[in-house]
Amino acid sequence: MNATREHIVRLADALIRQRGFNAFSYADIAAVLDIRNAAIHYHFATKSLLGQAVIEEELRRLEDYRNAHSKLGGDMQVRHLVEIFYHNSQRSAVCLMGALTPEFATFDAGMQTMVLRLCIAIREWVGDCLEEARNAGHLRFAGSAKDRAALVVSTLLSSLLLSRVEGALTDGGWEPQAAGAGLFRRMIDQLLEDLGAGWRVGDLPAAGPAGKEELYSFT
Amino acid sequence: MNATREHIVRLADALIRQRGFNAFSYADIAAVLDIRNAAIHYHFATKSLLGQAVIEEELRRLEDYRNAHSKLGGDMQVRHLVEIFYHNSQRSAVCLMGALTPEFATFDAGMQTMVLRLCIAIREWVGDCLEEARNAGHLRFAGSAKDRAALVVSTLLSSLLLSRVEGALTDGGWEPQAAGAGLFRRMIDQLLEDLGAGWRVGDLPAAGPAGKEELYSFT
DNA sequence: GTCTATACCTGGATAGAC
DNA sequence: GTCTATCCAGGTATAGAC
Repeated sequence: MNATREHIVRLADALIRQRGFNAFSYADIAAVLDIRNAAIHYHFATKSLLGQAVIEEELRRLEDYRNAHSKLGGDMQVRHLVEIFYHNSQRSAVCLMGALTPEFATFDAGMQTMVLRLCIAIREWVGDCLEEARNAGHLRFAGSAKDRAALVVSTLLSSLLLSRVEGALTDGGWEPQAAGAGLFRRMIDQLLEDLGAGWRVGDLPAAGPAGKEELYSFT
Repeated sequence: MNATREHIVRLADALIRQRGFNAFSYADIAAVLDIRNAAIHYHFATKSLLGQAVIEEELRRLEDYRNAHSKLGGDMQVRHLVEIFYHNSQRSAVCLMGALTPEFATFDAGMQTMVLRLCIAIREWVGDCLEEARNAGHLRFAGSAKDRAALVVSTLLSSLLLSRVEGALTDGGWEPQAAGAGLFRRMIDQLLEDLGAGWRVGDLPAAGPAGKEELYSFT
């Protein structure tokens, strides 16, 4: 069955976000699933193919979300987007773009293509949301929605990178904690204010009661 | 002499920005300098110590810049900052924060401390610049300068990450080109407009006539 | 300060049995 | 589909001569 395959992809996804693509190994996954690395190679002949599967899965989740919420206002979809990032910030996880783009030059052509597709797909989605939300009077901003989307994605992406580092700072040592939520909130609240959104990070539900991530955990 | 040491640090810096910390090896540096990897270990016992030296050097450049330009207006210093990032975008290089923070969880304590110091130092500097520039009436923005600095740094950081990926897109294949300068410019021009700056990326000198990078190539 | 040589490990990948 | 066993490349690091 392909339950194993899905487990592998899920674990690879988490490992990429935590440590980067080049820094995790088949052994990490094998240890958790209690299988040998040869079993992983059966499902994914090369590490690059595994990475591409992780991104494909992310693209699929995004597409599913868009199909399921096409009637939802752009502002509400943006709210969901911020929720996802907020949740990630609480887990000290970064988004796939933030994890993969720095290593872009080390990837083979197949992997690079997928990273590019992911970046474009997310920006297109956010651009569509912003466009709709502005037309509906729910958000307000200058310039093209497409370009503004780059700015929104950019801020979300690096707020995760930066808050993870600074959030790890505690008295004397660091721990992978949600302390950096402070930085995340301060950054994203400015972003939301600039967009004229009527809500803030503090209005979002605290780390949802599990199960919810599955619905739209892409990014 | 420590000319070799400096060469090593310079090369390590470039390799980190191009491929990430975990993805470069002593062999890469040894090949360019035409020495053996044992020679590198003489200067830097461990890879972590080499990484820390790269960051120390960056911090030193930043400090030197601040000392040398303390009388310069905050808006002009911000302009220099953007210039540096613009230059990096043209070389398909990312900043050290963008390269190192995604791999943060894989670093030892010494390296993590230096990454943290770097992030804080840059944000403090930009925060001071914004504060001064707003008081002087050269820039305009809402909220605290400290928080706004996080947003500015954030946008610069991810504009490099994203423009490198999308800039690599050409007809059919990708090449490490400056094509992504389009995305960089569109993103940063919005940022500058939001800050009320009276200039745009297009006003900056094209890739300076060498030598200039040395003066303030930190980031 | 740089060399040769090498130890030691990890990581991706493959062959072939079950 | 998963196993055992193994290959091979590459990476960090060390020892000791020069």
